[in-house]
Amino acid sequence: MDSKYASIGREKPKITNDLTVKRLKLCVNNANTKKDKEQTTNGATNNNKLENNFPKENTEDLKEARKSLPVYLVRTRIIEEIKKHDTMILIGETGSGKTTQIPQLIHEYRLEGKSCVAVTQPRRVAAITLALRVAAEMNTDIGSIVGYSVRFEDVTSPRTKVKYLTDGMLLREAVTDPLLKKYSIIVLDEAHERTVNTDVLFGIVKLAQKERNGQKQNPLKVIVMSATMDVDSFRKYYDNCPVIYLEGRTYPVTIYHSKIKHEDYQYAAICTIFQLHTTTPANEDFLVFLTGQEEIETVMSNIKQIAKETVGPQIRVCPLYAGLPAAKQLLVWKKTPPGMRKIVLATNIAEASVTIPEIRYVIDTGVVKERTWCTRTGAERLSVVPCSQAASWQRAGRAGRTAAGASYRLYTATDFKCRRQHNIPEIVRCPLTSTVLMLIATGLDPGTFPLIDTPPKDSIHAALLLLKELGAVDNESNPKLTVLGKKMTAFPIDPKYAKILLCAPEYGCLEEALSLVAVMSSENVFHTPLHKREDALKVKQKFISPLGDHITLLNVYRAFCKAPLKKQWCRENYLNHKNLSYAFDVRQQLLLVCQRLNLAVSSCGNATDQLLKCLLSGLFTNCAWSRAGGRYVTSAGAAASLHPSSVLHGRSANPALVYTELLHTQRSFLINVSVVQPQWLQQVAPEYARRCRSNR
DNA sequence: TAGGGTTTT
Repeated sequence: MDSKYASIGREKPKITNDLTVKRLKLCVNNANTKKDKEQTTNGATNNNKLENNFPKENTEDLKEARKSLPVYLVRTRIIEEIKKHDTMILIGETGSGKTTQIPQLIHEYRLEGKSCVAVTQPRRVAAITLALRVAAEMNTDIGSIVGYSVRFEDVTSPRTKVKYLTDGMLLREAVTDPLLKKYSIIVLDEAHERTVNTDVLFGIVKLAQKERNGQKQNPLKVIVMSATMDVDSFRKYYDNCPVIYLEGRTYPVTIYHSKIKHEDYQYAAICTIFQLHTTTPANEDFLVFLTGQEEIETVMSNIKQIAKETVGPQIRVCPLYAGLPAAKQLLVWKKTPPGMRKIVLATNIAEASVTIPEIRYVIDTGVVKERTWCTRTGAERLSVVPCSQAASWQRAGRAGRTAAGASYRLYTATDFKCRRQHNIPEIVRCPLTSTVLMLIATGLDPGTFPLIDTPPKDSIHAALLLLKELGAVDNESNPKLTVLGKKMTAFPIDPKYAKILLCAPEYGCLEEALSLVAVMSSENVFHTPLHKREDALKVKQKFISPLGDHITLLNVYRAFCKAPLKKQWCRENYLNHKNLSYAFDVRQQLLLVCQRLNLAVSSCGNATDQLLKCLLSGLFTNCAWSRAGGRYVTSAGAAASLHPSSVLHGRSANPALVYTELLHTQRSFLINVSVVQPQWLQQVAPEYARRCRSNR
């Protein structure tokens, strides 16, 4: 189609192994009806409440749809395998129906016995929609035989036999019941995503299974399900358990690689967009993978500009990234009128989290923003890096959901071959404070806990050190939970934030601390579009506190609670309604935990000093001291500047600050910062203050 | 002095 590209035809990720695995060969024609689609995500938003649209479909239609799924044809074989083995890996491509059908099959054959089968998902929307779908297919009410459990919502009953839940929920359950005795079969789905939660669950179920099966009572079966996956390492981890492959059912996607190396992938993307735009029918939509909000906004305005001067069909450009308000995200799913092309500019949110129908062409820049972490300074780094081969395949797959499509990779085939096969598992590159605390609370030793990929040693050590400093554990070498630590595990938030809440009664500010911690536990509540920065900044003025971002956030949250028309109010104030609503739900949940722990919920009124001292009692490791030229240095000795989004940015320097986050992009920035009195540190964390004095 | 990918409890 284009001389810039070399066609390679349809390629599939090759699963190379010389293992003796069972391979179930399936030959099924391509899907051709909409109802056949595996509905794993509802796409639009992360709203807490989702309507169950599935029962409106005719039950007979649903039955027919089930029968046409690849997994249905080999159901008896699969059941036999599950009966025979305690652990099994099941590789099923998109459209195989594994996630909706296997749990149903298990129940139809009553393999779960008197207890229940759990199916985990990394994302809550997926857990909810899958449960709704399966309940509809089984012609039963949600919450009876089929249920789901996600944060803020438990739709299950004692009758529930098939339970979809997020990885995070099952991990929480493991703290109080490490053997997970409620379940006879646990299905860990989307294993290839390798989130921290899934990786930790692998170990938890492995240990639980060993213990339960050793006792020969109430044995546990484990099924690991995934798209393409690093089979060798998984299989080794699970003691050479059998692997079963299920063929998928999607449309073919032709892969094109660039013949030349592009210096500027944004420019290359725009060129490719317009070459395709002028040569393909208008009803065929594009999906372009970019790295972030700013890039998306830049490319968007470029496209709009060029479109004015180019002949061809009309264009609607739709941005899509997590921080985009839900109402604007919805445009992505809105059909364009005939003769108009939709071009979706998305971050990797469109790789797995949401599904956009009708995409025919994927333009893959081959880059992704990845977060890594420096154990020494606690700084997080966001850098643009080449994505893995697995991510490229995932991106390409987005073009083959409803018809045959193509993926244009803006990098060469050689480049592709040199890339790592899989993403680096999150557990290897993230702070592990919460995870380590959770493991200790579950009675497990973080030093010997079995993980597929081991995090760097200093990463676990840094977590233990911080937990010791927070007073959650008694020592670092053989850590035992303290009374405070035990209370901290009751809160589903970062241990530092839990410490803030637990200290709040001392400062008489739990009311305020709850609101502040709830907002800090949510995503950014400010939405600042590139071209409306000045407007957004202007309306932000009324919330600003000279004491810094934390009190400003508190002001925003309070105003949000008082606003009668919240959505409209958020729109007018450049605030993210979804994230503020989420903070509201989190606050309610945290309040319940506080009440259970008999913490006195009182307000400090206008005594903001009290609240800031309280904040410091959890964040005392996050102090920065003023240096010449508006620069700061953190307790760990890292040089950093105020992030331009801070309300303190551009104001006169303060001797001491507390910050929520240290982020390294082009430079190191302190994000969400407040003014504190230097002597407070001595008061709230004397031991720590003594140790880090050298850096001041 | 200038800018935060994506999830989850």
